[in-house]
Amino acid sequence: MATNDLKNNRKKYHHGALRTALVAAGLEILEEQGLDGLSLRAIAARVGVSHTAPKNHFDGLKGLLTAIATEGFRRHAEAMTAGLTDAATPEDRLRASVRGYQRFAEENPALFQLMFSPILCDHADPDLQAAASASYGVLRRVATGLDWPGADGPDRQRRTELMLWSFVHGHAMLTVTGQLPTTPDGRAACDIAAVLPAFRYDPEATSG
Amino acid sequence: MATNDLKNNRKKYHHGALRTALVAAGLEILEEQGLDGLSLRAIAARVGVSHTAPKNHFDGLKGLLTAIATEGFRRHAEAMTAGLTDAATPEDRLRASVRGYQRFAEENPALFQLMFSPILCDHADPDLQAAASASYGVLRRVATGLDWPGADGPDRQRRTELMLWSFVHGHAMLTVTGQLPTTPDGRAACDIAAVLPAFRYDPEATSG
DNA sequence: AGTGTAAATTTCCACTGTAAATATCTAGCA
DNA sequence: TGCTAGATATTTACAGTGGAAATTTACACT
Repeated sequence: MATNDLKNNRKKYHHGALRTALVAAGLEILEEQGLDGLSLRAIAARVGVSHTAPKNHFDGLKGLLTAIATEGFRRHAEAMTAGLTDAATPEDRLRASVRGYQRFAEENPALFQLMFSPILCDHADPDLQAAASASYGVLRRVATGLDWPGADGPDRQRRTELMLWSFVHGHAMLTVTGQLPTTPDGRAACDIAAVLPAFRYDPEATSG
Repeated sequence: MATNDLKNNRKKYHHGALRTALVAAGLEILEEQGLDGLSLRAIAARVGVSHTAPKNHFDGLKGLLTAIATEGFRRHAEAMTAGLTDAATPEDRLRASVRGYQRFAEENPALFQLMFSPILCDHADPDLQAAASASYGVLRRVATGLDWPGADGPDRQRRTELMLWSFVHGHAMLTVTGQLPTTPDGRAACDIAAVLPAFRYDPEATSG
């Protein structure tokens, strides 16, 4: 059961890669038991290590949760990028990434909630910020040239991005927290991509 | 400091209205210290009661938090209804209620997060459901006759409501969790109501 | 007056995260 | 080879949490 056995079945005193092991264990628990089971002691126990060992690698529980959330943002960006290469038109690319956003939330509800909970993880952490920015960057690139009625003004592009994000995020959040109608397997009953035509691409503003 | 003194400065053994007092105390703590300070013992201590007293009125901590969230939904509905009477046109009414949604979240960030956290409170609770439905009902009524490009189909009206909700909720949630740019006093820098024209009223479908 | 019941208390327990002191291993250097 | 320094993990202790059980208090009703 211990992840930490040598070939001769002896346990090392020093783990060697405890940091990544703890993050991995946290992600597992998150998937199996949700946010409730995610305690410092439980994560450490799964790796086969004392509950104070994480302190050498993270700043307390919040630090560990922040690292888990950071990995979450990386996978989040991946999910959004996934179907992007196949999509030809800007509209298709928009749909693909938005569907990726939604799918990630549906498949990792607990992780998704952790990622966006300022109580559980520290959004001022540089690593987390970098990962989160990268994730948001996917949405930004896809939204380049998008038009949104009423978003006119000095920083139209930026406001349109924010509104698209609000929209997608709200739908994902409400789905994940069980407030929107879902199919038996936890997927949103109402497909968000179907109503994306409200966002229209302005031909003369498209740049890439 | 004890809420429980008689006129002759003696403390009653039986509080008399402990249930409402606990909810009120919880709301106070939520405002002063945020979600972190919201423990069963802290709430009970503020009322001047032992930490096991709440058990006679609520089903554990989650039950108490659920009651607090329920009161939150009532105030949420109030905030949305507030500017509604002054608004003449459907567009004005939509803007007023959406601004109420946003304002409530900005002014009660911790409470807002509690209300939509399935880990902290029980969304299957009948009282909570009633209050939440009433709150959503305000949005529904205001959204009657709204049109949203791409939302065509059998239950167009209902899907439009859901999308409007997703949009407003996402914006509020991202603002409250500090991921959207805000003014120094915690208000969203980007006004959501400004881009509401994307939702258009269909003249022939308006009924109320 | 007396009794039953609701509402509060005390006490205890398992569990949580954190801190401090200790033990163990590893790398680098004589 | 032997020694030391530093990083890493452990043990132990502690204050805090929510929940359970037994007990005390007060009130309502006969």
